[in-house]
Amino acid sequence: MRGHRNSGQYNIRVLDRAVQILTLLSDGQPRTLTEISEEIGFSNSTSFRLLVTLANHHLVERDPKDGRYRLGLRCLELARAYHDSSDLRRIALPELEKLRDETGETVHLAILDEMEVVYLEKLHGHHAIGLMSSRVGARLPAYCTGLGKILLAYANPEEVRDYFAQRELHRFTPETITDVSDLMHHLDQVRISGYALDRGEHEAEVRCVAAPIFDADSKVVAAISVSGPASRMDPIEADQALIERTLQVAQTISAKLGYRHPVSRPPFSQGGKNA
Amino acid sequence: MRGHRNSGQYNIRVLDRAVQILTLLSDGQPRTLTEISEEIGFSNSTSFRLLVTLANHHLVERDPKDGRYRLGLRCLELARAYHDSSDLRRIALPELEKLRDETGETVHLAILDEMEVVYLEKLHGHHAIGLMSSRVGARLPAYCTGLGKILLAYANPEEVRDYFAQRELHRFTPETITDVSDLMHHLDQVRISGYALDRGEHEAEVRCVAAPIFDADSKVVAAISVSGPASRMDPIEADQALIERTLQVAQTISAKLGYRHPVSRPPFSQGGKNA
DNA sequence: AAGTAATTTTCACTTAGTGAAAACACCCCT
DNA sequence: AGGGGTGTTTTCACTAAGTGAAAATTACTT
Repeated sequence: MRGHRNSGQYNIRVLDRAVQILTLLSDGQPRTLTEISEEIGFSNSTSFRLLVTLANHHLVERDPKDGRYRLGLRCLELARAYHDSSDLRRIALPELEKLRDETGETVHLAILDEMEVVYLEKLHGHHAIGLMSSRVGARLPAYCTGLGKILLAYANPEEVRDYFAQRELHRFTPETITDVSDLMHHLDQVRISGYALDRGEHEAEVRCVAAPIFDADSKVVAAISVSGPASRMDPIEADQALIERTLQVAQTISAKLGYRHPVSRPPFSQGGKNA
Repeated sequence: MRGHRNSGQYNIRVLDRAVQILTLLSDGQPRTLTEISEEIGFSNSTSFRLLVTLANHHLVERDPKDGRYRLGLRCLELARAYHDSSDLRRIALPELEKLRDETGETVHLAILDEMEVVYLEKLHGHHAIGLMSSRVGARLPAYCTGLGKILLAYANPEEVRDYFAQRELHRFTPETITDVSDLMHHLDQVRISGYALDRGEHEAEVRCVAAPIFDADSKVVAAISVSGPASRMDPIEADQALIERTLQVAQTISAKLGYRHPVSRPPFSQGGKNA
């Protein structure tokens, strides 16, 4: 309400601008100084000084060949540090490895952020071959993935409805839920059953089971999933053993996080981000 | 030479300070605002505003429980973007997967930065069990690892010598090279043979073969390695097949990067960072 | 070698970041 | 409960530090 787009009166403008540059470069397109200046609308002296400073810290690096800027090595190191400081990940990992080895399929750990799924960890199944190697840090729509649906199911329903009422639910496959009311009803079902299935709502040939992780406050802070190709996992709802096992592992992790009440219906909760 | 510790006259101070905070938090210790202020020496109003801004961008996040700050989700997403924009990684990955599947051992891709090794990619071998899941983004000393030695071997010898002359070569195991002259001679050998071995110089029970990746300018931009436990890989110098295969894969990747001259002794080169 | 585009430097202006200190919120302890 | 202590948020006056325009330089192109 103060400046133009300041989401807070304490924002430091230069810092915002620096992050704008990082965000711009996050699409993987390397850019020249002038391109950056024009695309964001800073004077090129400003962009220059921002880029020099960012480059000093290796947050961006400059291709010595064509002079274009792209994200720098420090980004990787920050992610490493982020991971190392995460209790959730440290506690979940050994269990996820077991789950991966038992099933041979790909196992994910993810959280909800701004109504989207972000992968924290991916363990590539031994059965799975040739897929992308690591999607850690990637964002996915929540309304059409197993992980997303289980996380949405335990989020604040009003916020969920409001959020999805305001945007198109893109139809990725014939199975995709594209109506907000349908989604909300589906999430009710998911919450009651305690797990979510993906029958190819995002990618037609993918099936997946997802289960929630609770913390000591009985809030859902993350979700895990086992996913694989339809060729091995269809129909997914028939594989009661896999569903049970996924839920078990989720409960083990929850317990290790201090969750003490495997009661029937824990209260709504946030993913930890938007409290 | 100008201000106090400004490595450039174009540095923007606030930005430097913001990065200082991120660096501080990179040890994984969550900290309270006052702790951060005291440790870095900013007034707490300054730290406050920096942290608020960083938090707005999810570069740090605040534990709603104890109010401590730690690195935020955006760090992960930046790393994802960094990866996606890396030609090297995209080109190398399929070859590394082959190498991993053939050997069953753990395969790494790494670069040299500030005379240290930074992992860009780690593919966990199927034989390997229970080790850490992902050390991507981690730093390792270069002088006592296979990846490090091959990268140092093709770096500027003077810079290498100067760097290591100024610091202790810590003895991790009885095999660790702790003398700078020994190191330099060893690097000569490595350069001549075209690959590096680790016979437990960093971790006693680890063996490893590493080979260099050349780009279109015949500069060494990265290295790959295959590593495993001494129980399977000792003595490593006897496993000529593994060495050959590692070199082959490295050459394949180099070729795909545009390297055209498998001549005997390519010129010295940087890892891309310190040119 | 001239011409054009991109980057780097300078410079005067004043915005916008700064630290001190005050106001406020939150525990913990008796 | 109350109250002292710790930690966070807000205010405020000051001027250092970031800003854009434009010039100087360098790097590409033809």
